[in-house]
Amino acid sequence: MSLNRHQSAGYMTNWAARLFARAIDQKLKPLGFSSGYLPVFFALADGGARTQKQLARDAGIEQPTMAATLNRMERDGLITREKDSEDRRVTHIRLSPEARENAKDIQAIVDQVNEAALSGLNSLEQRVFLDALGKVTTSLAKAEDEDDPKPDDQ
Amino acid sequence: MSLNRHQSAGYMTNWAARLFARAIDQKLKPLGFSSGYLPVFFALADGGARTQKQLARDAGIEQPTMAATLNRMERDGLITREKDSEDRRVTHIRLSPEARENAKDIQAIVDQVNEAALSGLNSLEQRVFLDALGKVTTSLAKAEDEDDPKPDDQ
DNA sequence: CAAGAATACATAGCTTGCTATATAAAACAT
DNA sequence: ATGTTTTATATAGCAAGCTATGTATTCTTG
Repeated sequence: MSLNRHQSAGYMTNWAARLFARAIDQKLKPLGFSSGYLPVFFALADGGARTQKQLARDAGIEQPTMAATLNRMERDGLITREKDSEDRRVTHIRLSPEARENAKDIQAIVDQVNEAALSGLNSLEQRVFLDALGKVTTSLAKAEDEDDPKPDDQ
Repeated sequence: MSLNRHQSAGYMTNWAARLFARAIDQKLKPLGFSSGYLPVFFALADGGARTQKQLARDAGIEQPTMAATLNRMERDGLITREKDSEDRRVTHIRLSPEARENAKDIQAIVDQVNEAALSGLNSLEQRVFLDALGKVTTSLAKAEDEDDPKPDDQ
């Protein structure tokens, strides 16, 4: 039973993800931002509005997780919520002007961390790595679906 | 400001890590195990004892996180804690016999998820992917160290 | 040897993820 | 038109990660 965990894709992916999050969170902290806000930030960066459900699906997280994230972002003054006048179940979420002011800085930090992370790879390896991540997520998402098919995946 | 997040290593790594964890947790649940227990499980699978500090360093997580994980594992009857008789600060942690009985099943589940995740890659891509994950963690860990040098990294 | 530093672990409080379930509104179907 | 189903969001409770800090014990050093 001697397993080399450095050969385990799941273990290494989890480890890398934690290091990414730690690096990003450290650098975003002075801006009042954190890694969990990024998917929302990028989804809304065009200035438009999205519903909670759209944001969750877009970020690949569950609805209650997105609800909690949006609560923190609202608390921190980064988003606004506006009830739809026609369908009162729906809420439209937008970035606040204050959040949008930080766009350039946030983008720079994200780029910087990604660049540092990939600095040990040549450009071919970088391409294969990103491509592989895409294929891995596709495979895992498909396996998840087969085990537990949700109809709402449109 | 139109960023394709599928090109962001950090975003994709985080996404893949969540899919890995979800898949593993689903399959480990019937055994009373979860993904957070795996690093401890593998570190102790040889039947020997480790201290909390050794386990945390080995798993690449912080000491309080490991303390919480060990509390849950103890609650679930998967480990035993034994105070060192010489140095009363130190606790020796071992897998319980019950935990060790599940070793083969757990290994099989981990292998199965890893295999499914990598099924879309040919063997060259798999090698490059695992190698890249190693280099990415090395780069990120080094950057972390440079920002905030801890003396205890022996 | 006593005082201070270092070490191992514990605790508090937060974030970001999950599942399961509740609630309210809208849509559908008889 | 009302009863059922679907949809959007909310809430509860847990896991696993983090930082900051507390506590007890051991080591070091003057």
